[in-house]
Amino acid sequence: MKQTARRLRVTSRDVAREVGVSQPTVSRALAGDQAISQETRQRVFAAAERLNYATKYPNLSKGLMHQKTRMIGVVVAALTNSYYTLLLDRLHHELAAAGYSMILMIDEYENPKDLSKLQMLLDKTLDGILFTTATEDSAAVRVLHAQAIPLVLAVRSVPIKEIDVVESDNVMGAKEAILHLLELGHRRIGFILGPNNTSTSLQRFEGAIAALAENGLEPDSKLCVWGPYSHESGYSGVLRLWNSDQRPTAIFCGNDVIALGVVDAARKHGIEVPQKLSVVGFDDIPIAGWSAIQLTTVRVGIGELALIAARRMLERIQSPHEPSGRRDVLPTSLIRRATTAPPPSPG
Amino acid sequence: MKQTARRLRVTSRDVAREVGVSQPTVSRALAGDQAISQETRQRVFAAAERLNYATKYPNLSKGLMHQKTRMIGVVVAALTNSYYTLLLDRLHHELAAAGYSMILMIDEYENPKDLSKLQMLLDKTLDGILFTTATEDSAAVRVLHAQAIPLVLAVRSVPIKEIDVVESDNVMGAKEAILHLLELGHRRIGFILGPNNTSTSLQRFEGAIAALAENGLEPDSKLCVWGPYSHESGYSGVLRLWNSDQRPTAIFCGNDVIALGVVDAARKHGIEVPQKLSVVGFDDIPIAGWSAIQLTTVRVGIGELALIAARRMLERIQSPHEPSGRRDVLPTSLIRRATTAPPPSPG
DNA sequence: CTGTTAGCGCATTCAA
DNA sequence: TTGAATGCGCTAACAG
Repeated sequence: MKQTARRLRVTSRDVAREVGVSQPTVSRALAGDQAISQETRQRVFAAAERLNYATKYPNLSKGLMHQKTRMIGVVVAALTNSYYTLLLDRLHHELAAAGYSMILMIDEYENPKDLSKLQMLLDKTLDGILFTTATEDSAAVRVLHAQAIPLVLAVRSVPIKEIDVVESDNVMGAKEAILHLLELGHRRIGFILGPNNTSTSLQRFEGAIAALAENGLEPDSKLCVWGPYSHESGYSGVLRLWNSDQRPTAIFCGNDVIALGVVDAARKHGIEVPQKLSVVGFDDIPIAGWSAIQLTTVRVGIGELALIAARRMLERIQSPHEPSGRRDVLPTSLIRRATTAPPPSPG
Repeated sequence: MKQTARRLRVTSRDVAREVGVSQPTVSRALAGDQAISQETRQRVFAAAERLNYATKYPNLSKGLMHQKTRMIGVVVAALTNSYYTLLLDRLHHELAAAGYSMILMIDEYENPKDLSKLQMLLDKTLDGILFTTATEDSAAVRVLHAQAIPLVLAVRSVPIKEIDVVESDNVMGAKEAILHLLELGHRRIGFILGPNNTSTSLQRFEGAIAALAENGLEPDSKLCVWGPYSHESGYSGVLRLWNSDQRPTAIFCGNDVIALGVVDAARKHGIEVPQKLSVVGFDDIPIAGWSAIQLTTVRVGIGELALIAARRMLERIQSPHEPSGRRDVLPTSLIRRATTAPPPSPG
């Protein structure tokens, strides 16, 4: 029983031996090469199936040949925001449909200088890298951009013009949300925003400022809280604003997760929403629409964003020498639900 | 300028040329081989850095050599349940710490016969595969088990004894939850469970039956709803049960997502929780603890589950010839919050 | 129609 | 301490 090889992997040579042909013949038959007799082809396929030989998808050696792995790295800050999990879900769907696998890389960049995790990607075993949560000063993005590797940013952008980016119209979305609050009669509007080194936060705040300016107003810096995009941030933020001497009548949140924290804190502390306090979120994640919440928010077409980001990535991979720097901006829409109302009358 | 190679990738040979040594010398120097002069080593490192040569992590050729890629496939049904996103987050953390990347595979197995997505994994370019949402009849698990590839099941198990599995004590957890309801005085308990081809659903129902039996009771089949683990399922399920002639006073849900759907529907339709209806979930996902929800539920140590699953996987990879079939069952604990109370008095 | 040869980038012999 | 040669599994170029 000497031939009981310890090799786990079934190779094309094994199939060749089984059929009694050369290894390249197996390769050709399985690849659908027309210059192979009907009979040989059938015998090869039969043997391949019998031996459980992996066809169809590229493996290491094929990758070595073509310098292609059909794997795309997707970088995300965390999986705790359902906006991103939804985005990942759709991205995976699109990439898988095109025959690409997705390598997940969760990296919060707590230390932006630490690129150790990124080393795995820098290795360039991947066909491309898609960032979904880049900070504006991301060293990782800069380093990857310097390499000749297909790179696409989704959701958040950075101030490098030569990088493809797919984002939503945060400025317009925020503007519309603030105009909605102003129309309802609110004048003292609080802001609980995301990190001030993310394009989403900055753009949304910019839109808010524009809306206020159109009405001869400007944001009260005492009513502006910058922090992480987290439930906790909204929870503590609203309590801080509520207990300040400039108690707001409405709060514009950097995203839905923050808004849910705000609503949660409000319920806990007897602040009636929307009677005493109006709340607006951003993203329109699924929970926002639940009956128990009914959050007024700005909808961002997550599915379409993922679709376009995936498409850009595939384009980059197929024509790596095309000039990059394309920017897609997707429209948003205000979803009016139950967390906004006119401010309480002073009396 | 003939030497302007079109090759994108920087190879060890490029570094060798730069330094003026042979390719194997570069390989050795970077691998930390002691039989390399201090000076050569330094020059190699310098050149590698200068040329942006990828060290440290294995790439295609290294994988080809060792038949190892340091990549682990993780299969999950969907990213819409935050229990799984949390699990993925922790799994990623553990695997990354050990130097492994995570390839995500989202597959709902709408058609269990369709293994096309799995082909990518069957390719065996991966060092191991970790299932988090296997159904009991999963063809994918059976096929992979037949291959000699490290395989670990987390959360859900299948009836194949030879496969490593890490799961929580669903039977005890459910039992405790039902006993809690019985102690409160409930007698007509409704069940909105997950799919009846998942071990989690079956085990949780089994525990519920056991608790009822200890009190001389048994579940009313008219009050048992089996369906997907979704918000929608809980939402529609509770309305069905509430409008039946056997209206329950409490509902045990297959997981928290279902329970949130139940609570949501109850709020929407004026069914006061817990005054008119008690609700118990399972998993203790973060939302369950939010002030606005305060769901009574069964806590499953997600972090620990992920940790152990990752550890098992690494063990399997390191000693592939050890007999498999280890089963870890993690303890659960009942978290009493605000959605359970004694049933309304008949009067 | 099919076999032979070579090479993708690396690590690992064996020689020197 | 280093270099030359070899092979991982596959596809592509070249023969036949």
